[in-house]
Amino acid sequence: MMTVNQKDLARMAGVAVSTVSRALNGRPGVSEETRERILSLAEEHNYRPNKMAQGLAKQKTNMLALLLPDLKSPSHHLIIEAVEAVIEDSGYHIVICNTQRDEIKGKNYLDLLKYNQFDGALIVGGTRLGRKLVELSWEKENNDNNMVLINQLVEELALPSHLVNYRQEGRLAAEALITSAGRSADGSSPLVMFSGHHRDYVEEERREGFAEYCRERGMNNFRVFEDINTREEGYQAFLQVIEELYPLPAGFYLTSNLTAAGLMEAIKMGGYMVPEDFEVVGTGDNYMADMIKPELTLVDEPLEEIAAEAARTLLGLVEDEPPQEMIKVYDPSIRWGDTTK
Amino acid sequence: MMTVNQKDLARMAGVAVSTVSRALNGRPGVSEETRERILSLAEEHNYRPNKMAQGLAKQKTNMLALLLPDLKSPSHHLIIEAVEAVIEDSGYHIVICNTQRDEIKGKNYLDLLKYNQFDGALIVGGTRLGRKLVELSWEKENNDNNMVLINQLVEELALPSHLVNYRQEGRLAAEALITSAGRSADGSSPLVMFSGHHRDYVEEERREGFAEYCRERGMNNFRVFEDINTREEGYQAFLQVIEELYPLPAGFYLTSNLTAAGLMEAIKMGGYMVPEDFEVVGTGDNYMADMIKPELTLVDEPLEEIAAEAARTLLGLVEDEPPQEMIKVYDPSIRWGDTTK
DNA sequence: TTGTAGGCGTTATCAA
DNA sequence: TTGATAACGCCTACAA
Repeated sequence: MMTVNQKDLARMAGVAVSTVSRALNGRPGVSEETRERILSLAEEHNYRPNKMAQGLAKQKTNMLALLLPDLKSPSHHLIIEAVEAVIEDSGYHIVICNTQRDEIKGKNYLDLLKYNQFDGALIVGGTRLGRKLVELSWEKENNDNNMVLINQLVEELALPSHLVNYRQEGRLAAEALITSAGRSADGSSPLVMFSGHHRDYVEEERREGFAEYCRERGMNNFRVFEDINTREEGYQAFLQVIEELYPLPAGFYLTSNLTAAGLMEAIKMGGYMVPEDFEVVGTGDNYMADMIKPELTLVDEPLEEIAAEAARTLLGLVEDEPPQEMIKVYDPSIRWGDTTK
Repeated sequence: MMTVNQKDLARMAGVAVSTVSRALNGRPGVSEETRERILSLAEEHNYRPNKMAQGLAKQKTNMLALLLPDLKSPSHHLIIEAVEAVIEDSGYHIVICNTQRDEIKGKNYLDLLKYNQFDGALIVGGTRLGRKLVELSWEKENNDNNMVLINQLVEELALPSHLVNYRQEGRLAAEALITSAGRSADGSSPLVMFSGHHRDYVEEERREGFAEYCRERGMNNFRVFEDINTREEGYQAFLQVIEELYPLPAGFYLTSNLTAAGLMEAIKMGGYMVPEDFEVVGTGDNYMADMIKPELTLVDEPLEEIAAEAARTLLGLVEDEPPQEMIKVYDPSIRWGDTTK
């Protein structure tokens, strides 16, 4: 029982392929009677349209890709869920491509887009394929490069982007740490920031915002650590801090909840108290919020909303609707928890 | 500058399409001179083969799918990495499909396989699409259903499967808890198992193995909790246990490292000691091992090896090499940590 | 070495 | 309402 195609159905029903196609696709121009005959034949013989042929004829695969730099970050899980929810019954499929922050891998996945294997792609920040993107959009001359960026900004080209005002995030964190304890005056105890991948645009912005605000407030005694990405690294970094820094810092700003978990554990292990000994400001969604006690004060970003909006933009693009706005910037806000005074 | 195809190249080079195709694919029958002319034209005009057309002609997409029940479990990350490493330079692409343990979603992704959108699929346990699988393999009559199962067994059909002897896992855990403290004799303090999704084949086997061994050793005083999946649920389940169970249990067997983390935290919070007050046996890879202190005693499973082997089997299948063995069962082992006496 | 022609499975156009 | 027929872009005999 080989796989049956429209030609087979046509032969069986004694009609032409074009009629079969019309019947199958619910298009007008077929009598109710023939349509039913064809449909039941299709059902009976378990007909499945060949997506490649459809794609070739319609120039469409109905597949979308979600490119992620890694799959371990809780915030990426949030993005995945939000995107999948939007795509769910849009008639498109969404698959996940894990670039592992590797430029080659990212390029390979983008090639699939170029080769018409995907109709469009959502590219999440940290994916690191700047040059490839440029090349791609150049080739197609801003025409049908159906890509939407999340948490990423590539200056050279005009792709719809959805992102948070990251600089403002850094500023908010600094503000929270500096003002909450009225510490701005003396500045004897430093502030510490644990930042992530140092080449990420997002992280760069956060660092700059943090430093910027500190300096504006005359608080020049701060220290920034980069490439602290895992729980374990957060744990270790704290040990390093209490060893190297004197006086001990008054507060920590972390850009990842994973490392925040490590930090909190290290603090507890060391016998210190939060927020009495150290204040802590975390970042992002509350995905891990209830994993960490006491509850973190967070620089909150509307990740789900961003991801959902980006997905909708992409759906629009592949249906040839131009995006409303090219760059949409979302505002972060502070959500006070129990780790600041 | 529209997208250029072989016909265009042929016109530009003043040759036939077939010559272009041969040149591009490095096949014999083209003079070195024409080949170079064609290749440089292709380069110059940025020619990209249309994958759908190729697929249609060759009946191949070179895309493989990895179906996962969720993306949050650390063990799934391990699987993803191992699979991607094997596929990496095989000439195939691998994309991840997140079924969220939803039968409809799983079915939709498998449809892509059926519709020739993918050449093959790796299906990880917990994905829950039993009926769909049966239907699929029935349709194709065990012919070219290029699917390989990981941590899953579907009795009705003969698909290559790679899995651990889960029943043995449960037995090992019970053995570790019962013998390590010589507790088998009295059995006054019960043993507790925190199990995951209750419909998972894997979890069912673990539960049965655990119960089986306990009974064999005359240890009938044990209690099994199901659907404990997250860190938080592990935390809460412990609270429930110390409230409901008297006498307090002597040991815990957990099938997820995530919940183990929650349990350990709850134990600490409650002021208890491990292994003095409770012994704990966890499960699986050591991915989170260094997140949990003291180091867990684990029922160890060779997940990377399984995933890699399964991926290789799939690569074989799509190249029409029949699998060596249909069902490959891997043995678990105990790795002693500091949470047992 | 090269070109011609047919096919892969669908969709779409135009006559009938 | 239907049926030929020509795309879609590529591959592959077979013929020249």
